[in-house]
Amino acid sequence: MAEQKADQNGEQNKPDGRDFSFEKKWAAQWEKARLYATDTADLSKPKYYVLDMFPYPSGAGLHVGHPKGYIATDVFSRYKRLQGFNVLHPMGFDAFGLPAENYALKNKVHPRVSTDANIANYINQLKIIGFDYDWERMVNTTDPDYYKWTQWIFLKMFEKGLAYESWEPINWCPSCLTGLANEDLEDGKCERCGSPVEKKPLRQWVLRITDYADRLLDDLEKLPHWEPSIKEMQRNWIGRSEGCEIDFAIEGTEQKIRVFTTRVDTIFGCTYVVLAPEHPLVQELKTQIGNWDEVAAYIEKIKNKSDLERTDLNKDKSGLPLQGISAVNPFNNEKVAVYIADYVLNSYGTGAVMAVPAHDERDFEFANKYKIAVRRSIQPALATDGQVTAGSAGDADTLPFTDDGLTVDSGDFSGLPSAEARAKMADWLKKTKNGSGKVNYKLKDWVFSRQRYWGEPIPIIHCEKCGAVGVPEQDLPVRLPEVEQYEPSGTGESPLAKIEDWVSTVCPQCGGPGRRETNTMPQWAGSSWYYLRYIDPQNDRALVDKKLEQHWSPVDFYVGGAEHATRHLIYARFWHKFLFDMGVVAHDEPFTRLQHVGLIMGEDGRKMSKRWGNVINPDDVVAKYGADALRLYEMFMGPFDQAVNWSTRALIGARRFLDKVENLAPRVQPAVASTTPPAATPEPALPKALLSELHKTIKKVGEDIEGFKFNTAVSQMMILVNALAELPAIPRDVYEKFLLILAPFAPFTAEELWSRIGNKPFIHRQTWPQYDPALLQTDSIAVSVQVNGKLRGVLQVPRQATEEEIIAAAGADANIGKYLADGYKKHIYVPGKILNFVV
RNA sequence: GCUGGGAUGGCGGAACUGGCAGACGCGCGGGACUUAAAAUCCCGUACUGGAAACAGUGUGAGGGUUCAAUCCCCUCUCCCAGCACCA
Repeated sequence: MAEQKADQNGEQNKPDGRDFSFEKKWAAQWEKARLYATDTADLSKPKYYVLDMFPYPSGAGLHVGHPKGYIATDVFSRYKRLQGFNVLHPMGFDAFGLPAENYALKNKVHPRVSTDANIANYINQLKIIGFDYDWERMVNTTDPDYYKWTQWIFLKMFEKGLAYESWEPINWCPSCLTGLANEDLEDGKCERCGSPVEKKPLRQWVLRITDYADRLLDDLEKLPHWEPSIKEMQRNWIGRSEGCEIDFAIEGTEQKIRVFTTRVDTIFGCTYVVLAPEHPLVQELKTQIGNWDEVAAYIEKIKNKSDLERTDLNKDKSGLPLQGISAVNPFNNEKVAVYIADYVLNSYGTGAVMAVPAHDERDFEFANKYKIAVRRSIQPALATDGQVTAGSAGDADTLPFTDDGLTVDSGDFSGLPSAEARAKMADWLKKTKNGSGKVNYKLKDWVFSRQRYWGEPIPIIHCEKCGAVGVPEQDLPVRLPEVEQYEPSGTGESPLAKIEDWVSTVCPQCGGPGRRETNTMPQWAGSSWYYLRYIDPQNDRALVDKKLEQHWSPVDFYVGGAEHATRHLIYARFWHKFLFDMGVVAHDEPFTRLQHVGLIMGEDGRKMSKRWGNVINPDDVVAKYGADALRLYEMFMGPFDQAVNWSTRALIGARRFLDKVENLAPRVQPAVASTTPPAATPEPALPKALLSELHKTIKKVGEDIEGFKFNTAVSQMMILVNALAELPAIPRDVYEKFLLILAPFAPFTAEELWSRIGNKPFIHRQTWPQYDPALLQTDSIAVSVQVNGKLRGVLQVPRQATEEEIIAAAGADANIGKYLADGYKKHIYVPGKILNFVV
């Protein structure tokens, strides 16, 4: 007795101590059957390429937040496969980069060793969640067979003049001891370690991404299935602005100050000109500047400030007049003072601006501080009725007035609307050779070298005679040498520089002595083209087979974190367009549809992090509740793109749902023996409402998967299961169709139950059910009856009921009738939905 | 400051194209089963009043359009994300 009870308890005690060994069983069988191996050479079926942003394998392993996007693409790809598509859903690892190297430095483990261990751990963690990845196609960016082609792309860019050496000061992280791209900064700090970034002059390799700025911007129009927010972020990052460059002659010299402005229409209000402190003209004018000592001291002060400190001065602009220097406004030949000021950036435009305090906030602030004249040249445009048509009335009397308006006191250009003035003035500039129209971008060329060890070597050999020479293609890959010491030197040289026998080589052009480039590529290099490698991962003769690429590209659906909107996603588009121009790929955009995944936060509402001790490990969740419960919960917890807090409590709902599904299985009607003709043993008549619910579920879940609205898909499945649970016997056909719908979400449970009710594996090779539109409707409909917009009753009427019949029924209803006793003025009837009386 | 997105029960959230606000889940209350607990099942659960029928109120705040507003328009508050002296 006692033993029996213990057994019962053991079995009934859910979810603790549950047996999920069927998950491992099916995973093994799937793998044995190569269920998810994609034959990319099979071009006969329609293809669907679903891609996750591949992870960086960190030592900490996955937490429950990481797989959320992978679960979604997994549901999606399984759904597409059931629909008959040839699906490519691969996974790989972006494994070069600073964390592995820093970890190596700290723990004296070679990055190769720790990276391989981390990758192995990630694969384990991912496999137990039951993803349908084709692991045979895994890519690893640190594999020489892979980075050979990363280097190859760089070489092609070098050949085309898109990769060049530069000695400009760049962002330098004093802690990571490496140069960084603009994209690697967060609030003026190193995105990796949080140290304030300095400007440091350094030899570096740079990619001419600005050559592609217009295409990167314009082609966003070709991407209707990208989220608008991400496109907007890219637009802002590229930051195209149209304006004019204008030359201000420096009085008494041959020199000119070239300024950039988007508001040439305000130029008659220009009362001074500002140069960035670093502007080369300042040094050139040294002898003519009356207060040079003061100026030199100011420049020195600015130079010693980090970017962060400089932008901290946001509210407090500083500057100095250059005494003895004045500039001439070409439009009115007026002499204006010249200043240097830290609110003008040397890195944007021409590093010089014309200041119009009446119509620019910053100039206004500066002019007030230094008592410079403010002169109005734009007034708000007024319509005939005196209403302000441009700018707001509040702005009309107060300066600065920064909206468009009408030009005033602007010589021959007076009285024009701003837009027209800009066009005419640009023409005038061109005609008189005082300037021209000009487009500027915030986007900067991509600083592409890192003075660190763990990255792809840049395939360049420096020769005293020939300069920088590309490594010949047949010599690729340039392998990253094994070293004992990979500490960054901090001198601006990579640790590779210390390996003399690696560095010292022969110039491929002249055969003389050559020295290898010792900088490595940034983290983002390998991820800029990896999606192409999955199509054709073993190819060692080409980056990708042309025919395969043409068939499989572009990626149909790409899912990942929004943090990549302005880095990876711009870099990858840039490289792809370059490869397109080279004829390597057949389409000029890599990703057709893009969806960003909302973060999973800790239960305390903070980001999951060791620091807060709020990390939930998926392995633990899977062990206790099963992989399918984890999958289902993550899809159910909220809208996919929204950040949601993890809740183990709420996860129990998903587990209970799966238990309910499982508990239905014994009540499923047995299969009809195949020898018996189906007509001879008709299925018991299904309640029509149930059939309708089934077809509604097929429709809704399918549409919701397409639209990435998994939370409502799961909720609809729950509604169907709740309805089924009330039946003493479960119609086999309904249960089977339901399992098919469930299969993308809970692949293990669906497979297990599919087999438990006597079907042959694999459910994942079946076909997604069709819904019958005729069955979506029920015989009777509910019409809500309102009186003056307030709900007074709900009528159940036959579907065919006419408007008159429904009005009559409403009048007959006791509660509704009360309100209609004195008659009514009119009514509005929305067929099948609502009837509203106005009394 | 600029750009984009939000604000709905105790909680996560749902609601087609302006048409029954709160689906589904969590939690909570009550009941069944049990010696008991857990698990499971059933009933209830926006708020206020009422035994109930029902009535009133209610989607961040205030106004507007409409027979009808979570949804459209205007003003405002707060939250999240990205960018930020970009001329």
